[in-house]
Amino acid sequence: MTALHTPFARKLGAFVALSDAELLLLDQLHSRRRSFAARRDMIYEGQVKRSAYILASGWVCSYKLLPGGTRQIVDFQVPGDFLGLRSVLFRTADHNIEPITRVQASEVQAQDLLDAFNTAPRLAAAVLWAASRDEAMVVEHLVDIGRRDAKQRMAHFLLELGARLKLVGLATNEGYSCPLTQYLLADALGLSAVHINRVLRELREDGLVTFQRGKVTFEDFDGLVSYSEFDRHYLDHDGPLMT
Amino acid sequence: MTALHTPFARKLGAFVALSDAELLLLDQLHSRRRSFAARRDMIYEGQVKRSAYILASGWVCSYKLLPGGTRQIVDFQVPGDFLGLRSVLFRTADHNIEPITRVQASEVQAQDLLDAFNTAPRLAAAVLWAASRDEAMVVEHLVDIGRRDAKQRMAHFLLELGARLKLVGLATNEGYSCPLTQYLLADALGLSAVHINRVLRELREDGLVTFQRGKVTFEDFDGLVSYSEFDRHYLDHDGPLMT
DNA sequence: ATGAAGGACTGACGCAGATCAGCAAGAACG
DNA sequence: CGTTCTTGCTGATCTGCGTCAGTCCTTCAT
Repeated sequence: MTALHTPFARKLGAFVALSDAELLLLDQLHSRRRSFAARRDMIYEGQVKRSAYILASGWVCSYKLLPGGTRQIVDFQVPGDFLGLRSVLFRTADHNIEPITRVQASEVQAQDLLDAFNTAPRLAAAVLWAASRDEAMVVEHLVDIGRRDAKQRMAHFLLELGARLKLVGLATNEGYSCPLTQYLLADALGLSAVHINRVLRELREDGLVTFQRGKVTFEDFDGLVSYSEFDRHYLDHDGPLMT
Repeated sequence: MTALHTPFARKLGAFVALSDAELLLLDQLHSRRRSFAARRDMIYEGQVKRSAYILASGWVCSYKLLPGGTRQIVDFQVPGDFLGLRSVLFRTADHNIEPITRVQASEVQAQDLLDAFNTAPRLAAAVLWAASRDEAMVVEHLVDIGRRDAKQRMAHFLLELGARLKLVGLATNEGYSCPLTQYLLADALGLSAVHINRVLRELREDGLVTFQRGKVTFEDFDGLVSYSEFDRHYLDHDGPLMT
């Protein structure tokens, strides 16, 4: 029995039951450790260098800028997440990636990844699974912004984040700690920071969730799930598909 | 010199320069031809059968339904597009796919695809490229809905569709024919059908585009591009990366 | 200790877009 | 041949959320 060292291994383990040899390979991917300061882009639109990262600690966001100066955050990444998979496989980084906190990440070069896939094909399946989950999340954000009002959207978002963090052991049904500011939430949810504030207050007054001083606390988890119509299906991988 | 028989081959050809042998393989993927009536789901959420399709003719849309009965259309697919790639690789169809017109499509089974990839690895790269472009489009839709107002959003959408259709020879800078109703546009752009109508009228009155009786006509292409801040970069594959 | 800067928070006001409630014209169907 | 459905189109009214213009509190730097 091998311990699951990294959040990444822990996450993939939810999809494939990993052997000791596979876990060892995963560890080896973590050799090129890098550290990044908050607010300094790790990857920017149009970048040539094709590198990807596995997040070990800290939070980052990927976003696109518009000519008007506004931006849309596409997603946040939390420990265990893979960044820039597309930009390794393909030529162009079409969005920016910025650390929100100080970040520890392992740089992964295309060749390392391909080598690992060759020795352990099941890892390839697991990584593709992770990529596919990421895409499903983007789709769900589209639905969020297109068809849910601000309050439901906020509720849905906080639950999704909770589910993702729980997978890597950083959340429980009680809550989690969360470094996102109201401005970041605004850019992600397609709202203004002012409105984010009001919506958070309403959710708090309804006794559903509290998000204060960097802590998200679920006051009434089930109530929140039903209020936001959260259906974890699009995230869920109810147990390993491959054992 | 081989003619590019299908829209699919034509599209992939924009990314890799295909050899005769590869073209032949592509043709073989088109053996299981199927036909679908409009408005009858081809793939539905939770479906077990894992099949994908290559669209030969007609239009389809992929969407998610919400408990309230509203829906969000995630994207439209046009001839040459691949449907349900994710649902072949993974276990679960997490969205519905519905034909908008009568549709001709080739069913592709996971095994066919893998076999083709084995004999012609460059095809794998091309298909992954197509998948990656689809994801980039979803991201751009997110930006659209999150940060552009209705009029810009509509303009941007019509231009994107034009660019995609041009790639398979179904559009020019003059315009294209388009079977989408105002209700479909509403579900895709996160607006009400009433507002779609008004926005289309405004764009017409501004002398930018006309969308009437199934025809999109660009009255002032460049004006529209600059008005919508359309930057084709996220779609663009400025010539084959692999020759 | 004293600014300076970032983040949370609030009230007043305005507007983009939703909703409601229709009409008209063509297509589809008995 | 009328009937029903679908799609396009319109005006009137309502509302969710943005914008503006702040205050207060907490770091952090000097």
